[in-house]
Amino acid sequence: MDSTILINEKNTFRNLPEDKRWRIIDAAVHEFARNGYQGASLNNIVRQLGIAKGSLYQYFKNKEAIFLFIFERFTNLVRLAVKDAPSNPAPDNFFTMVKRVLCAGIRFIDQHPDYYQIYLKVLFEPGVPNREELISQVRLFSQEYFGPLCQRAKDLGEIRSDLDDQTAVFVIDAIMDRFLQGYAQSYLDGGLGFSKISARQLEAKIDALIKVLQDGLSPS
Amino acid sequence: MDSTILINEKNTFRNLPEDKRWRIIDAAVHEFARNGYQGASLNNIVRQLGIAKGSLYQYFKNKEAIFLFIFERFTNLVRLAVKDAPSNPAPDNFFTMVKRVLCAGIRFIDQHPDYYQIYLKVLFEPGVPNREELISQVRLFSQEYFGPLCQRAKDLGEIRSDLDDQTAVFVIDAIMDRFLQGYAQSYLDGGLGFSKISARQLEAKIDALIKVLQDGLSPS
Amino acid sequence: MDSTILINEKNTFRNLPEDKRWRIIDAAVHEFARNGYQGASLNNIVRQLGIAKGSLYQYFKNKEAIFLFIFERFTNLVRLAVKDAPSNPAPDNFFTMVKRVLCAGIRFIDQHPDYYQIYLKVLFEPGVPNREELISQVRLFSQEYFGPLCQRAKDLGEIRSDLDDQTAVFVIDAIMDRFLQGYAQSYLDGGLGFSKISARQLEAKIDALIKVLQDGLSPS
Amino acid sequence: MDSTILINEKNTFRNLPEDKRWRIIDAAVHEFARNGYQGASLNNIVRQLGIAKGSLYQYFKNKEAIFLFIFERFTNLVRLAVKDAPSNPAPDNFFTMVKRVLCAGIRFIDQHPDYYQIYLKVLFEPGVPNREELISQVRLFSQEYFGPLCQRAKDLGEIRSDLDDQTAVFVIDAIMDRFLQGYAQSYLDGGLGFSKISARQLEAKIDALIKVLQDGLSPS
DNA sequence: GATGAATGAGTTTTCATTCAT
DNA sequence: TATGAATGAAAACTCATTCAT
Repeated sequence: MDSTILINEKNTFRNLPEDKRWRIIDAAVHEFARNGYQGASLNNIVRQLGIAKGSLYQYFKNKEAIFLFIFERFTNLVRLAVKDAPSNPAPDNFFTMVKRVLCAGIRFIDQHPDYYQIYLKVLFEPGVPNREELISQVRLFSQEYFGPLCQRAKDLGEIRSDLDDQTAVFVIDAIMDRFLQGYAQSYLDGGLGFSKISARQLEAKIDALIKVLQDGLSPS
Repeated sequence: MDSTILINEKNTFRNLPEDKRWRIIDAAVHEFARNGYQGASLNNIVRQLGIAKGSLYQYFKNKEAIFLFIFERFTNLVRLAVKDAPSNPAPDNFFTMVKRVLCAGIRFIDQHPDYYQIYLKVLFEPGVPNREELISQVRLFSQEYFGPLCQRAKDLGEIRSDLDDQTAVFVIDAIMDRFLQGYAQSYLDGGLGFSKISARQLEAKIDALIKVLQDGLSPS
Repeated sequence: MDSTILINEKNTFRNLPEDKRWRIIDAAVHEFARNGYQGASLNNIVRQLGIAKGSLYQYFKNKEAIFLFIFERFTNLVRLAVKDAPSNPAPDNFFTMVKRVLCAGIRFIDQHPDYYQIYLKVLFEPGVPNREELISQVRLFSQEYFGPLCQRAKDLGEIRSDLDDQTAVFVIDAIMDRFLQGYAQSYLDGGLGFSKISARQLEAKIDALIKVLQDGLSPS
Repeated sequence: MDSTILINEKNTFRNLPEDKRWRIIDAAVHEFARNGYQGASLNNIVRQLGIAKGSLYQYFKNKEAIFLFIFERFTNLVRLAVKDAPSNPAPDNFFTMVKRVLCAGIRFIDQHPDYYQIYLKVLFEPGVPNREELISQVRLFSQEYFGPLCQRAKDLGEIRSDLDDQTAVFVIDAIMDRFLQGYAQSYLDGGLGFSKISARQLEAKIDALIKVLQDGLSPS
């Protein structure tokens, strides 16, 4: 797990006073969030931090290492958010659990909007260092995570038995991703207009989505 | 159309020999597809074409004009694809029509993979010239296009009457978009692995999705 | 006199229909006036004219030739303006004649503002082809023109006999040039603010200047 | 002063070793003097200096910043020259003071010919960054500087009381400017040919001019 | 460990000029 | 004669990276 870190991060960075380390992380996250990988400028970062450009190169090998370090933090944050949230208290039902995960996603965006922006950028920006691997880290995680849950739900008769797991996971993942993207970028939401929505209205939207997920579009 | 504005005051590009024009378009499409708007390098384009840097600037005012020209071609292609496909012969049922649109999307990607890549890039790359306008031009699948169809389907009793249109459109759009993205970029699909799939298997996947869309995940 | 012309202008230009020739001249004058020599863009000229860039190169050898052709027109216009104006009717007095020349300058600027702008640009723009020669053509002309007049005025006792001609001409030329520059570019006038001045006020200014020229600044 | 703003957010240029700083300043002054603002090429500057293009951009934000930095040096030099020269020892008479200012101008040009060239370029080159502001900073000779002096001279009866100040200042300014321009650019002087003139002859010229300024051209 | 000056290839864009048609 | 596509050098500016202090 931590072996990757050693590649991206030098010991000098580890040894930094904690607040400085955080300032650097925040600045980098902000820059990558706004401009993507290629567009991000180390010049901007050091300018904002007021440190020397050379310093950055003593903490990290290069731009790529900084980015990978940041992205790994993102995946860890995601893991935490997803794992923690819905399991406690234990979910009584598959769909309420899906709802909890979705709400966890909302909370994640609220708490780490810049990290989520980075993720969105990575999704479609080529030239990102290990792009395919990074993406599949997140996506596979959802596969890994939802796969067993679906299996279990099938066993419990909570979802149809004639569905292959891939399809179920795919649909859940697609709807959640898109919903969160819409939440994050209001102009991407095709009219749902989350931005000015109340918490209550938001939950209503979520419930409607879950219901469709459960029962489909056609009348029963 | 209005494309004259996009090119140059003179018809320099239009007057080019047709094969050269195509070579240029292809090179530009390819470059934008690989690198997005900001990342695309006119240097790369001319290098690949083996023409002088100045030549490009006789055909187009600037990078933006090239991009908008390409994107307009894309929207035209989309318009064609969408118009042709699902309406002929008239769809007997809402869900078969959704399926047809999805298949039209597949065909589009097969025929114009680079253009689809450009679209994906635009979706998440800020700094694209008229980004929001461009996106809304293409989001035919969403509100404007599916909205009326959902309304009609509701009237005909093909989809549930207690659903608000927004939610219905949202779900359809999310699943279709994600499916097409996965089809276009195999590493994005989280394991579905379309790339090596047969046409028959592909259709099975689609049918499974449509079924979920229809009846949901839970057992009826 | 016309030998220079043959260098700058090709026969093709001579053979052009007169109105087209004028349109080209006007466009060139305008462009050089606004942007100086180096700053002027042949692209702009042909764009405004709606002719092909190659055409310009059939009328003139190159940018330099166009400019020299234009500038020669300017010197001719100056010669005409200065020679014609004050001699007819014969000036009764040296200083009234100076005044007439100054007024002729005002008229020249009113009639040919663009040509005067070109002159101003040339004065201080290096990189103008024959700059030094061109300037001295105009300046020497004033020397040639005012020199004999000063001589004659001295003989007639209209100006002091202890002055060398150079100094007299210098002072007259300096004041006239500066006055005209101020007239042409209000922000250069150091506060005189010609721009919103009436003809009557303008003449008052001129008379005041002439008076200083005559009697100096100190009380008699 | 405010020059920090002009350079760069960091003190990169200020921290340079002094001799290098001077080499850069000299090269920039030279380039701007020869070619004006727009015509100056940063490429030329770095080529002459033998440094990398990027280096210049670490010292200064952009071309404009370099130019403004240089011009600020110029205004400081002018301020020094003007303040020192004529007030010490106190001028006994208005016209001897004018002479002293003129001589100070001569000395300035002798010591800083390139800076004076830049000033001349600015006077007539549109497109210079803050042109009008820059000019007005330096036009000390005119209204602000000579205005009060003329007023005082009038009170003391040294110049005619029927003259409005504007005219007096205008004449002095015009003659001095032109004289200095002629001194700086021999080809501009219409034959006065300062270049090969002895100091003694130069002073004679000046005295002649001052005399005209005092008593005018006509015989008393 | 921290600095920040130096680098040079990279970017988009403009322009005068040529030349085949 | 007229055209306008082709050219390539030049412009201003940015950036990730290196390295001596």
